[in-house]
Amino acid sequence: MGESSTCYDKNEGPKKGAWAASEDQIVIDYVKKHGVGKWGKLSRETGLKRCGKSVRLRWLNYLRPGIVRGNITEDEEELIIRLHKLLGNRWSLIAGRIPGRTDNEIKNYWNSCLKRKLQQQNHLAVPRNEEIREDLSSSAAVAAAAEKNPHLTGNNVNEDEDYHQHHDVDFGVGIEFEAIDNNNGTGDDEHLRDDLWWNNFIMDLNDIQLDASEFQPDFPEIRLGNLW
DNA sequence: AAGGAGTACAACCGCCGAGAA
DNA sequence: ATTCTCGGCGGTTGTACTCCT
Repeated sequence: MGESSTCYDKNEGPKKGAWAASEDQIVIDYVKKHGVGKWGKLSRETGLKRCGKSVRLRWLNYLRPGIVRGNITEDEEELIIRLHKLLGNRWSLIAGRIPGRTDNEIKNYWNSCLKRKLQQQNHLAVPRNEEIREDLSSSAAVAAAAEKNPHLTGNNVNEDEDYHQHHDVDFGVGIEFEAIDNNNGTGDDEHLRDDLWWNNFIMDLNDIQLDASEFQPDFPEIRLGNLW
């Protein structure tokens, strides 16, 4: 929207393409000082010729401490499949349950590897994500679960990210982020609450949709009962 | 060695919702 | 109440890399 026209020199337009190490360093230094968020402000104040969205993406997917790079493990893969079965293409939620992995990475992995892999394994059509999502969003199961667990609304993603950030600090990887730590000091409690609502959500889904065979036709080997 | 096909991943785009002005 | 800005998300594209012929 409007943002893209406000955060860089209108004569030149935003810089696009691969990021240089010097640009990364600018972002890292700024976040060290001021914390995350305010990406447009970051661009303006540092003279970075990137739009705020681009800066944010770079931070979340690449620069953020605690990011696990490299091959997805078998455990992670299994978890992704199960979570995708449950949540559809809600990559940020899925990523929120896999420490160190980003939504972009999981999305890419799904689109490039898992789709094909599962297709080959099952000799079935590619999962119809839209249908899965529709099932989830329209079902009484999700409505009830979401009511009990408000984390599932749009704002939850933010809370998940907060969780992530605290988690990252806990990992002790990379830089210390005073600005983030200062935002709130309840990391452990948040973590516990986060796990609690998630467990409740899973239980709610399982309770309500025991007859929901609609969740299973694509991958017969995956059953909700096998979750966790 | 060359080049075409397939794959993996980084980055961009468009839309949406929240909050501020 | 309306408009604008910003952050966040999922979908899509671009490109570098690898493999195969």
